[in-house]
Order: sequence, then structure tokens, then C-alpha cells
Amino acid sequence: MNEHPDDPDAARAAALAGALRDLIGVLKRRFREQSQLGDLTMSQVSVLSRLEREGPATVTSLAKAEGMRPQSMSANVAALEAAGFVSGAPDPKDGRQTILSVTPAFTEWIKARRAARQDWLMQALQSHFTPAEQDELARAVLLLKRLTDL
Amino acid sequence: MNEHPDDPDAARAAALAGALRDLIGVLKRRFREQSQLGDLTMSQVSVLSRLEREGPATVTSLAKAEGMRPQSMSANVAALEAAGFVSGAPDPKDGRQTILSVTPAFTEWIKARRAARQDWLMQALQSHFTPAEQDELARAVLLLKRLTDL
DNA sequence: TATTGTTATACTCTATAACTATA
DNA sequence: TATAGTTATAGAGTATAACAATA
Repeated sequence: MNEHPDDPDAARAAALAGALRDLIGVLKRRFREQSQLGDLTMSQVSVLSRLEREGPATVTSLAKAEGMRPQSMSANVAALEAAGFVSGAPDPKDGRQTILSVTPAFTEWIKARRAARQDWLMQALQSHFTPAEQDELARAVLLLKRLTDL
Repeated sequence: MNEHPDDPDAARAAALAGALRDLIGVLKRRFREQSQLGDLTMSQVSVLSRLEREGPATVTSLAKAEGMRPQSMSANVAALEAAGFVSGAPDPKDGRQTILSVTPAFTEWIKARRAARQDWLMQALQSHFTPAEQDELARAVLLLKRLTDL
């Protein structure tokens, strides 16, 4: 029954790994189905919030930060440019690079959305988790980011 | 700067929601790229571990548990049957249902994999997280499952 | 030569729609 | 009529390969 008879540490890590993989898969589907993020995908929202949080960036740096290929990030950025939420300007110091920034249109849009409290996940967190549980989740998020940079 | 000037609770929930969405997206890509799960996808591994953990089940019940449509689960189950890891038997009490179970071939395969410690995520958890941190993650997983059943 | 970025193409995963078979 | 399941098809998201432009 026990796959790790002489190593309880390995047994705990294995159980946690399985639980984590299951959880991420189910949550990803749940988030997408409940999205209510306008016409934006999760990846696109991540890019926007990163640009908003960390300032202008290039396709390559965004791809690295989000753990995807530059070609894939290009597609996401193109969609955001088409939506008018991101604009690119050539880097004066390096003609190969394009500096991407959020547009005023995005700033207005996100402000209205936040004022309207339209985010399903935010409401779910507020109504089904105590402040202490939310803090616990925030700590876990920080811990899990460690896996991102391995 | 602050989108929730008169509601610090809302501000915390909004920040957590954003961080969670980003994290889930990045982790999903990371898990897939590092998979080392043989030819199996994350969804397929989830189904196998559920069948192993909870015993035989039907396509419909698995779909509900994993948060996807029965048609999508059918595809996953078909792949697992083709791989020889799952087999279906007609339910004697209800001719519409098929009872799915893991095969002895899967039991052998998973035993060998676990003995060889081939799981990237498990090793990462063991080598980069203290036992206390792993326990904290395990608690967070339980908390986040709450979002699954909303 | 190396790096930034794009275009073209294919694959994986899941959804919707339409259907069969059993209850 | 309702439920379990399949097949067909389409869409979203990301990957690989090949390329152009700049460093």
C-alpha cells in the first residue's frame, strides 16, 4: 500500500506532488470557465497585470517571466495590441527590441472593472475564505513561486 | 494607485486573486514542460490517480470530479485504455454505464516509476522546501479545493 | 555569430453539437 | 423523457521550424 516504506519524507512529497498536479489542472479549467475577464484569456490577463505591476517590457522578457516561448508570447501580445490594451514603441538603444506598455484605454477599462467588482475569483475569495485563510493562501502563493524559477 | 481606497478587504482579495491566476497559469506550463510522466498528459495522470485513490468510476463521475465535460473525459479515458492503463467493464445493474478501473499493468508501471523517484515535482518539493513548508502547502491545497466545488 | 521578433504550421486539450443505446 | 456515452468538429493555447532585421 505504501510506495515509500522506508522514507516517510518521500511519501509526503509524493502525496503533495500528486495533490498539487490535480489541483492546478482542475483550477485552471475552473478559472477559464468562470473567467468573466471580457474577451481576454488568462495568459493575456497575466501579461497585462505584469506590465501594470512591473512597467514596460519586451516580448522576450515577458515570455521568460511567464514561462512560455517568445513565439507564443508574440501571439498573446498581438491580441492585446489588437484589443488596444498594449502598445509597442521601438527601443532607441536597440533596434531589435520593442518596448511594450499598457495603454490609457487599458487603465480606464481595468479601473471600471475593479470598481464594478466583476471578478468572480475575487468575490469567491472574499465570501468563502476568512482573512486568516486568505493570508495563508498568499503565503502559499509565495512559496509556490519558488517552483517557477527552478 | 489603490483601486479599493475604502475597502482594504476587497484590496487584499483582489491582489490574491491576481496572484493566484498568474501562479496557476505559470505552474500549469511549468508542470507540462517538466512532465516526465511518460506519454501521459496531466489530465490523464489526474484520472489515474483518482481511480487509484477512490476506486472504479464512470466517465460521467470522473468528468464531474475533474471539472470537465463527459465528452472531454471520454477522450482522456480512451487514451488511457489505448495505453493499457485503464479497462472498462459494463455495469451489470445499468447497461448504460461502464465501470472504469486501473489495470495491473498500470499498477506495475506506477510502482516502478515511484521506486525510481522519477517525478520532477516530487524531487523539487523534497529538495527545495522544508517539511514545514510542505505542510503549509498541503494545507493550502485543501483550502484551494474549496474553489473547486463552488 | 548571437539576439529580437515574426510568420507558418502542427499538436494538445477542452468545448459544443448531434447521435445511439439504455433506463 | 432522461441519462450514459460516443463521434465529429471547432476553438484556444502553446510548441517547433524557418525566417528577417539588428547587434
